[in-house]
Amino acid sequence: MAARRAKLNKADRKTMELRHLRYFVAVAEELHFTRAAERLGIKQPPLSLQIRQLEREIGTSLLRRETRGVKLTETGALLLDEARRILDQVERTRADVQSRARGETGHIHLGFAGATYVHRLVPGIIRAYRERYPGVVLSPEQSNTARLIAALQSGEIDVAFVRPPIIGGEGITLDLLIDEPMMIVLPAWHPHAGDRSMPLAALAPDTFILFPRTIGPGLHDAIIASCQRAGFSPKLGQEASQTVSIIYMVAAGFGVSIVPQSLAQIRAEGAVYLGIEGGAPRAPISLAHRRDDRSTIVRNFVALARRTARSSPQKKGET
Amino acid sequence: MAARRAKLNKADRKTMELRHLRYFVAVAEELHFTRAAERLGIKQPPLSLQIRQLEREIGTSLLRRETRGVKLTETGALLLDEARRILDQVERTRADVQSRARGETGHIHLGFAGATYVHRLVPGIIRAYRERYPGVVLSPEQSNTARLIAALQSGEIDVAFVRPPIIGGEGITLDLLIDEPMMIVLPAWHPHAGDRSMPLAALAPDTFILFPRTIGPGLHDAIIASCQRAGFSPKLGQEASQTVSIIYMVAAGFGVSIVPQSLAQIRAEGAVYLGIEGGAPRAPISLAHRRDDRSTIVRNFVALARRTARSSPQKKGET
DNA sequence: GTCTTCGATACCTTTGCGGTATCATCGATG
DNA sequence: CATCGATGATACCGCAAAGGTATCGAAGAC
Repeated sequence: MAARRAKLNKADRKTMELRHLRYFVAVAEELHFTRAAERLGIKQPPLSLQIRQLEREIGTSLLRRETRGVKLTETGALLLDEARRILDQVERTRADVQSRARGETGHIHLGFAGATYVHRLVPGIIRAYRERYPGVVLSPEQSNTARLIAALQSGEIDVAFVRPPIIGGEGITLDLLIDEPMMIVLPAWHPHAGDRSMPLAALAPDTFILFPRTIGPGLHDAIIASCQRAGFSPKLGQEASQTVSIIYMVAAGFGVSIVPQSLAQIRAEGAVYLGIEGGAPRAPISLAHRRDDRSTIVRNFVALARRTARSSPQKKGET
Repeated sequence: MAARRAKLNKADRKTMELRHLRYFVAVAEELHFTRAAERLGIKQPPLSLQIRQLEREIGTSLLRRETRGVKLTETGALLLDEARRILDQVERTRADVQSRARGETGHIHLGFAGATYVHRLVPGIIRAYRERYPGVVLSPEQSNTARLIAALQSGEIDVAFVRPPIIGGEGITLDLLIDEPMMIVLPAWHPHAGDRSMPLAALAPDTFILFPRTIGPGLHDAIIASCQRAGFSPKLGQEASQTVSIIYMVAAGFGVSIVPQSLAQIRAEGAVYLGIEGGAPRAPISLAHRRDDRSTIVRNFVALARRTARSSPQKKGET
């Protein structure tokens, strides 16, 4: 009820509002109430009233009314300065918040599993995003799928390019971006090195170089399963911690391997790539993000990644 | 008329006001509409309304309403920061302007004519003012009465301790602060040097050291007039540009002089001070300021100077 | 399930912003 | 010197919108 107000009615001066500052700046700039009122789209009497309210609220006169227009008092000049600063800051804040809301400003932490960043679509997505949202700072981080999913869940990162399937991905949404076939990598001295492709079964005698299953179960399992479908269990030799280093280990003669097709762009001397006849294992790349992440930045990133993946001509491997 | 508003009624969202920011900060801090409303002294529904207005105005949601209170969105957190900053700045501005209006902050340029600063009341006034208004920066300037009056009129300085009378003082108000008698200064070898006082007439044979009339017409004329009243025209010798240096020139034997009593505190070896029998010339000090100067700082300074002068026990010279 | 909490909705009251008409003041002008 | 014109102040009105009351509805808690 109005009792509270009524009780304080003497001391109860309205608090300062931006309106008062906007009006004051107009008057201080025009040095003329009527012109200032026009500029503000109001009439002179309410403007005079608002200015007097402001003066009462601050407790000092800000303008000296003279017959020909008005002049700023010393304190008025001080307030003019400060009022401009405040109004500027308000405008800047509005713009900042809006830009943030549109996802055009801010940070996003990206994760890349294994050598996902080697597939041309991945840097393509990054490039497209940077162009579209130049105000967003991207912080990349390289790791493996399992760790990235955990980092996603803990909020350390916001989106990640991972190799599905994932385990323990509660609250994580995956978007399949890429599903490339794998290829065989052979050392140059291998009997099949001159072929364009070969059946997996022909690798039964060879030693396989893979990364430990723990850091890349998706590809690992796909490879083992394919070999078994081809009728043999691969002989596992040296392990590699980085997908890319597998290529160089093959080139160095440690054995053979099977890698995502996109790795074939790494032309290491002494290593050759062959297509797989009769059903190559697939190497999918998915984009992962927290399902409940409302951040416009993240949503924009995911949307743009999907769009880019969909419109990008998938390099045809075999089925 | 209302046509303008009606025409734009769709795009016509109310501009942001400080109220919206104050309300938003309260909600963001409480994370609870009802509690925030209580804190603000309003009820919950109008608060919800104002917040929704703010969200519409900015074009993004700032709070996520959940069953148990609310949570800040990312943009909400950004706005909270900025809103606090803005509200702080508004408060600081209000305080600054008020302090300035009370004359507790700012600058004042002071002028001192000749050796007025030697009279103990003058530094006394400065000290009292500094104590009372520690936020005001004082810029002192030493010159002569005529130049100070001109500087006052041109706005270079705001108040000045001068030796009246002044000429061409349009728009200048003078407040008589001090009216001290003058004293004779003799070199120690002078026949009268041992006396406590002497009549002016006894100096008729001596050579007088004065400053040029142009830079201190007030004192100069008072001295000449007194001599003439005593029945002789002083023999003028060496001129001194600074009042204080007169003392040392007397001590060095260049002649005798007549100086304001306050100068007697300068105890130069070889110079002695004597009272003047039978009507000493007076050496007044006035405070000058622009009559139309509305600055509270200046008014405060003048008022404090007057008060200090009035309450200070005037050292009794002779009439 | 039922209860409680808390924001949203609906609707009413009151404040105060902005509009119109007019006055008062003061410098300019003939 | 009287008049005029420019400009801010005053008086008063209407309506938009801030704020209040009552109630609803959704979602945990028990």
